[in-house]
Order: sequence, then C-alpha cells, then structure tokens
Amino acid sequence: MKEITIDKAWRGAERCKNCAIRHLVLFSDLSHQDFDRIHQPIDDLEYEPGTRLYHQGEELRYVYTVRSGLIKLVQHLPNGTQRIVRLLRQGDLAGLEGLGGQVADHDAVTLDHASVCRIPVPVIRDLQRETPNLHDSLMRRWQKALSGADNWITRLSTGNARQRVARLLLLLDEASTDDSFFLPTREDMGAMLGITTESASKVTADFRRRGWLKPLGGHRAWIDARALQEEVD
Amino acid sequence: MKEITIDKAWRGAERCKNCAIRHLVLFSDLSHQDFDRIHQPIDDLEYEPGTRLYHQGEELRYVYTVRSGLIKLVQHLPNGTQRIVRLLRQGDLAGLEGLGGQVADHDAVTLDHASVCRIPVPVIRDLQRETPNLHDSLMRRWQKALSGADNWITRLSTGNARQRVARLLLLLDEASTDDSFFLPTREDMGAMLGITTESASKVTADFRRRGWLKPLGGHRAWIDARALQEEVD
DNA sequence: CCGGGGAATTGAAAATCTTCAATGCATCCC
DNA sequence: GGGATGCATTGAAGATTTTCAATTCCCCGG
Repeated sequence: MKEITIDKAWRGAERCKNCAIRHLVLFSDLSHQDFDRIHQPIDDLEYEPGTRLYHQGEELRYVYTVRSGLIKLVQHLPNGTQRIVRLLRQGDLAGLEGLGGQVADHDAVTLDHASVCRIPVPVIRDLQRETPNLHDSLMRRWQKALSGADNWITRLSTGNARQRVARLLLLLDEASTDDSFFLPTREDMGAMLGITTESASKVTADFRRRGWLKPLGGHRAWIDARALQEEVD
Repeated sequence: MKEITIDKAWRGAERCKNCAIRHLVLFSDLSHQDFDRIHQPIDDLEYEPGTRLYHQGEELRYVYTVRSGLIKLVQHLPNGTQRIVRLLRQGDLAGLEGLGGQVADHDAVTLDHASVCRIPVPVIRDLQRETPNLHDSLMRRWQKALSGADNWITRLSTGNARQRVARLLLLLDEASTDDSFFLPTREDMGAMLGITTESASKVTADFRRRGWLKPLGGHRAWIDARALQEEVD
C-alpha cells in the first residue's frame, strides 16, 4: 500500500480548499473559514488494487472520500458467503456509518488503483456542530448511498443472469467518464449479482463473442451500450 | 382510506410530546420548546391494507413515521418489472428522500393495517435549521435505512429460494413484538426475494408441511425459528 | 349457509443456473 | 523467453427455478 501522507493538519485543509474535485466531495459547501476548524490531518492516500480500507465489524475512525477508482463494499454472512452490496466511485463516501459511532457494516476494498481522502471522524463531527453548511452535503451523501443500494437491488439482483450482467456492464460504463471502464473479475461480478463465478463468466464470454463487449487489456473494456440495453428490456 | 386528521398544528405537536412511541420516532431528541416551532399540522393517520402513501416519481410533501403495521417500498424498472426493496416497521421513516427535495424513489404501500404520522417536509426543515437536536436522530434514520437495504441484498437476495424464504420469515418474525407475525402474500414474497410467486408458494408450502410454519389466519403466522435458522446455515 | 373470486397450491416440462472438472489464456517475474 | 500462477472459459450433468395451466383453498358478502 502506497501512502502519501500530508503531515500538517493545516496543509490538509489547505489542500481541501483547492481540491480539483471539491464540487464533488463532502466539503463542497464549506466556507474558507470553515476549513480553519479542521484540527486533525486529512490525508490523501493512494491504494493499490485489492487494498482493504477497513473491515466489517471494525471501529471506524475515518470516513473516506473516493477521488478516483472503484471501491467495493463487501458484506459477510454468518454462513460464510459474501456479497458485494455496492460500488463506490468518485465523490462517494465510505464508512459513513462511522459518523454515528457504529462499527463498519462492510469490508471496503479497492477494485482498481484508487485515490482516497481519509477524513478523521472527529473532524466531521466538529464541523457538523459548528457550521450548518455540512448538513445538506451529508444528507445528500446518505441519500445517494441509499438510492445506490436500492438500485443494486432492483437492477443487479433482479432478472436472469444475462440481464444482471448486462445491467452491471451498463452501470460500470455510465460510471466512467472515459469511454472505457473497469471490468471486474468474474468472481467479483458474481458476488455483485448473486450468481456464480462461472455463470458470470459464461454470460460475459457470450457478450464478447457477440461483439457487445470488447476487453481492452488492463482490466478495462468497452461495451455496445445499445445492444446491452436491448438485452435488459 | 380512513384518515383521522388533527386540525390544529399545536394539537399535532402536543400529541407528539406525549406520543407513546416517541422514543422510537424522529422527534425523540426534541425539547419541549422545540415542539413550539412546529407550525404545520402533523397528522396521525390510519391506513387500510394496500393503501399507497405516495408513488415513485412523485414530489414528496411529507415524511411518514410508521407507528404500527408494515409498509413496503416498491421500485419499478423501465421494463415493467417491480421489486420490493425494503419493509418499514415501527419507528421507520418513509419518504426520507423528500428532505433533500428529491422525488420519491419508490411506491410506499401499506401491507397490513398501518398507523402512520405524516410530517410536512417544511416542519423538519425548519426544526433542522433552528435546533441541532434533530441531526443525530435523522442521521440514525439514514443509517438504519441504509443498513436495512444492505441486509436486503445480503440476506434476501442471496442464496437459493429456500434460504431466501427462510430468511424472510425469520426477519418478519424478529420484527414482530408478538410471537406471531404478518405473512405477506406469495406474490409480495416473490417481489421481495427476486423469485416467482410460484417458487415462493412452493417453498412456503413445504415449510408448512414440515411444521416449521403455521398460518394462524388473518395473514398472520408462527414459525419454528430454530428449524428455519438451520435451513439458512 | 352458500357461492364467487382472489389467492395459494400443485404438477409437468422447459429453461436457467450451479457444480465440478478440465483446459486455455494472459501476465508477471525472473 | 519461459514457466508459474491466477483467472477465465468451457462442457456436461445435475439441481433449481420458471413457466403455464389446472385445481384447490379460503374468506367475504349476501
């Protein structure tokens, strides 16, 4: 795990003021003086694929803003099976539940290379107490997380395997600014869709043979969105 | 639809102060003077089974607190299929997304007879601006809704039909204070679990034949939680 | 008490998905 | 370059689920 730490708290806040994607992140509504209330370092971290930011059941001392990359939230069942319940991308928050003092509901694991801001929970608590500007922003995050979860159920956990894979590919495609997107392993696709690795593989391979999905190397791919959309309807 | 409306705003607030389940609802942390800030009527409503509180895409003028009964949140896909993404019970909120000005993400429909408090969105907005007491309470609601959604994915949308039905019955049983619980129609069970009505029926009937599920009439039932729990593991 | 009607159940055949095992492919690391 | 390794792919058999079409059951109103 590479980790580029900003040592001084003020430098962290300074960086936040000038953050290139500040309009997307939690602090979008803060005034410049609000940033002066930040007394603990906000670190800007880079993670390799497969890094676990925290795991289910752990105390959450930080909340994480995704600057780039994809993060999976994995939930484990008592019987040992596991399920990916959401994907986080640019602007999304991981570890929101830490704000209420709860332990982590999931494992958070980077899928590809990811760039993440790590914000100490007390920083957000303090800001929240002293300025109202954060509330709307936070509520939008909760709202977004919840609608993400709902979509996961209706789009990715409903219908047959072909439809689910098609919807997942469309979702990954939309999420990308690029015209290519990150293609997860078949195992992860299975865990997202509630199907086996092999089923995910069979459908994916079929889409590829039909020319609707083109792997571009380096875990990236392109899709014929129109064709896949038809598959869904 | 029966509707018992409290005409005067202050009466609504007065009722809130003395609400028997106030510790469970949104206003648990408010001080007595906070209630004086309420300038629009909070109505206490009774709904028959199958009543729709609002539908997907509609502007949300109210947020609803469930006092008793069960409410399903139904999401429709463009292709016409629909999926139940959550069940709300005592203390849960429906229409949370209205606080951010969004349109409704779902249809909200009562499953059984339900008693609900209808709170105008501006009431919550005003309270939120003028007192910080509501914030924690609200955040806990978001958190709870989100963890409900996650559970829906991992427990009710994972595994084979038997496991899903078993988990649903266990969840309904836990949700009930009583030792009996509300047993949904097979169609609703299917929509919750992402399986067909017939599959839900076949599994349910099998559980009944094994003596693990006993219908008690009036859409209520009892389960052998231990036996069903084994089925899940 | 007696239909009527919606919901539930059931069966059989077809479709889909999983399982398990084998093989192929790409990439990473000397 | 060349294995080694981890994914991905594929096939065949078995299990599960869906589909579609009957019944059957149960509750409600007359």
